[in-house]
Amino acid sequence: MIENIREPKQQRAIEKKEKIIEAGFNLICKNGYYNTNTAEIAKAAKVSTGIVYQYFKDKYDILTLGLEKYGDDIFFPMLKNKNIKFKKKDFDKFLNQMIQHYINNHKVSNTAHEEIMSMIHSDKKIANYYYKRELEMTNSLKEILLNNNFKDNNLSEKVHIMLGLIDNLCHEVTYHKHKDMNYEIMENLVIDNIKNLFKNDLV
Amino acid sequence: MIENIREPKQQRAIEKKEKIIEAGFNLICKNGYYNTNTAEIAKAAKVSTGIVYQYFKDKYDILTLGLEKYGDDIFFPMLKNKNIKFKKKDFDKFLNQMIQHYINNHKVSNTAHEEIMSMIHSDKKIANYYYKRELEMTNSLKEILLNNNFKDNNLSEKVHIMLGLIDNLCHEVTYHKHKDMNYEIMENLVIDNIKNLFKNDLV
Amino acid sequence: MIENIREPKQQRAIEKKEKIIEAGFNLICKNGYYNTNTAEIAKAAKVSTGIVYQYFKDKYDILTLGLEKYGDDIFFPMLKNKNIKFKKKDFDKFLNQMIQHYINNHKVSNTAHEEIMSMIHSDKKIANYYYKRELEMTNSLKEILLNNNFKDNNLSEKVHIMLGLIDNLCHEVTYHKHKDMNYEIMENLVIDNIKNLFKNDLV
Amino acid sequence: MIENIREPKQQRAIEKKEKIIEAGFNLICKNGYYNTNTAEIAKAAKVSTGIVYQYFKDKYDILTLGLEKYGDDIFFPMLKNKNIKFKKKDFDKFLNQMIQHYINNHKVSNTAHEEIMSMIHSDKKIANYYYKRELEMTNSLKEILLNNNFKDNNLSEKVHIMLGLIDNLCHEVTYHKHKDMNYEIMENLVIDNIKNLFKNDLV
DNA sequence: TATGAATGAGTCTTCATTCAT
DNA sequence: AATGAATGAAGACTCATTCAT
Repeated sequence: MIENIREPKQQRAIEKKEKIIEAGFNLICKNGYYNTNTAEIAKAAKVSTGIVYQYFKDKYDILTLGLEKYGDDIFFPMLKNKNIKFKKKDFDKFLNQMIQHYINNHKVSNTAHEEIMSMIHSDKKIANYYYKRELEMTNSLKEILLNNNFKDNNLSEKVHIMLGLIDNLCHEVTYHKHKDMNYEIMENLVIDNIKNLFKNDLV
Repeated sequence: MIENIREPKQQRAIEKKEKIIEAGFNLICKNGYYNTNTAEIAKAAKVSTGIVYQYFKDKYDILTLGLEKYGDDIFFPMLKNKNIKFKKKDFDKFLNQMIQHYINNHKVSNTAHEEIMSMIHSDKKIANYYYKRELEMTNSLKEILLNNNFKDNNLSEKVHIMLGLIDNLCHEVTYHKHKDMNYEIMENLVIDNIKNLFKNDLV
Repeated sequence: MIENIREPKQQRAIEKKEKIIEAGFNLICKNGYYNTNTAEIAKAAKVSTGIVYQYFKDKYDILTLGLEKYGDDIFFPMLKNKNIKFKKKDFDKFLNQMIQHYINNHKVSNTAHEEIMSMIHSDKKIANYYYKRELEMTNSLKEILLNNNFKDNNLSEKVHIMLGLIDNLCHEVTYHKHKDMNYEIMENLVIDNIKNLFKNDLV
Repeated sequence: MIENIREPKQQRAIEKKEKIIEAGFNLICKNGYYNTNTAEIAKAAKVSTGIVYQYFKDKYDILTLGLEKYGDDIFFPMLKNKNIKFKKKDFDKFLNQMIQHYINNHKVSNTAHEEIMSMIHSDKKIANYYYKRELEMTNSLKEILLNNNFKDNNLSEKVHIMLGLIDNLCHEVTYHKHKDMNYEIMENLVIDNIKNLFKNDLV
């Protein structure tokens, strides 16, 4: 069996490939991997079904490439700017901004989040991608904190806990799972907790 | 049209139904819902394919009934004993025990966890089940704390955060996502954080 | 293979068999042969599914026995009284009564009619039954006419045509296929036609 | 969800679609709707099972489209020429020709006739098709008669009766249900009867 | 490159019939 | 004689992937 996935070199072909990824990833995020078929993807990408298999090994390939292409924007938008500076007394403010950023991001593409989170739990490769990026995110945040003169004292663990707290809060706010919770109070508690985590680390 | 889901009355039939649920739920948890077919389920349950549809509306039904039957044990084992008493100074110990319990539980059936977590993210009904139970769990824990003289001061929010912290820790410990983390330190940080949450609520 | 259809001798057993025939034939007439399953039949007859196969070779057997038992009442109620006498001048009246009788009969069990007519066209055995009875009916009517001093002059053919005319009229009246037809006029035309058929045969 | 019934555009595809209709309709007419499965249809059309569902919504769709395509030829061949002219004294001859035409037509595809007649009695949609065409046929015949200077005096009812007489005769001739009937006599009686129907309408 | 028609294995589900009790 | 649980073959339909053009 020869390897017949071509890496497109012409501009038009590249665009076509990206269109398929975009359309496919969107559909999968909206309706789920098993509820999206290649014909739909091709149609959405305004492309024939046959061509899909010239650019992609299989349906799964579309998903993973889509994740690579769009995943960062959706899940780890914070990865981008590592040069944030804040004053010690504004740690609160920094946290608040971070949380808002996170929440907004979730709100924008919450079906994508759901579907990908779903696959993380059942697909090793997707999980791998996610955990790798999560680690990058942790490192990125560590860097930011170090740049702002935090002590490197179990920083990995603390950052991980911190991100968990934020993610949990953010999830609650986005999906309103528990009707009787006060999000403002929750956010304050979370911020207070994070500050507690780092109480001895701000120089 | 005849009603064709039979509620089995004979002992043998009841056992068979349970066997199908067990086998089906196991397979689904192991391989995923879409990668498990009814023939496999029937075979695993040592039963003909036909009989499956006498006890269950469809394949999905097996999953939900399995969840109802095994879900509590897998996800919310703590729901059972609400009459825990501990002394103020032993809050640490209580937390530590709770965390160990959680972790062990995760370890025992981590594929089940993964698959169900997966479906929570893509299936409304499963999500519903989960969130309802999670709420029960929150309430149960609230009750325990109130019984141990904690103040009712934004208790829902605090318990939610607390459970999030534990869950996050536990997830990390079970799946070793990030190789270079020190779980003992993490646990201590988590416990410290939880204590911080309730710092003004222990009478 | 031994012949294991038992001819029930005990009263209770006979009743049970008849109940199955009744229930089965009713359901089949109402919903169609292929849309009626044995479980439904058994349930309607308040009998277990297993027992059905002690009295009947198969599902088809229920249908044919039902036809034998109820068919005459439904399709050929006129078979019963062959001793009708009428005066020459009352031939009209006789025809009118016959037509009314026919129409009422159709109206009472028109779904049965439909389903059986359907099977006549696709099932040789049912067709056979039907044509045999139709012949009996023709003969019976011939006899009546002969008893009333009609000449035996191509009587079979005439009676067949006559029955066709009545059946056609009756079908139209029962199912209202063509909205803009005046049934009274049709009936009069049919009667006139039948009288024309026999114009030279009334002695 | 993607629209998955394709209207084929390429010549080959169109031919294939027609081949499926033809093969499917033939099999259904020969063996009955419930005794024909999609695999057989595909095989008869020399096509894979999958392709069937690209051209047809479901098995039933094949039947109805087959009916649309072949139904007129089989059931209502007379619909085509409405410009028949005959002289008053040749009404006999016109009727005779019509009857022969009808009979030949029945003979050619009598299994199709049977199966479709069967479905008319059990399937609303098929019945609808049939009755609509029957009405067209009635109207067409009315037109012919009016064009030949027949009076419009309860013409609908008369034509309906006339067609019933012909159909009945034709059915008898085709299926030989009653062995001892003389078809020539029957035909003469039918023609005489029809003439009687219109006795006052020939200007 | 590109099309979209074609393939056929795979899936869920039904149901007439048989079997253990 | 009776029950109703059990069987398993068969059927309609789907869809990732390949092929002819």
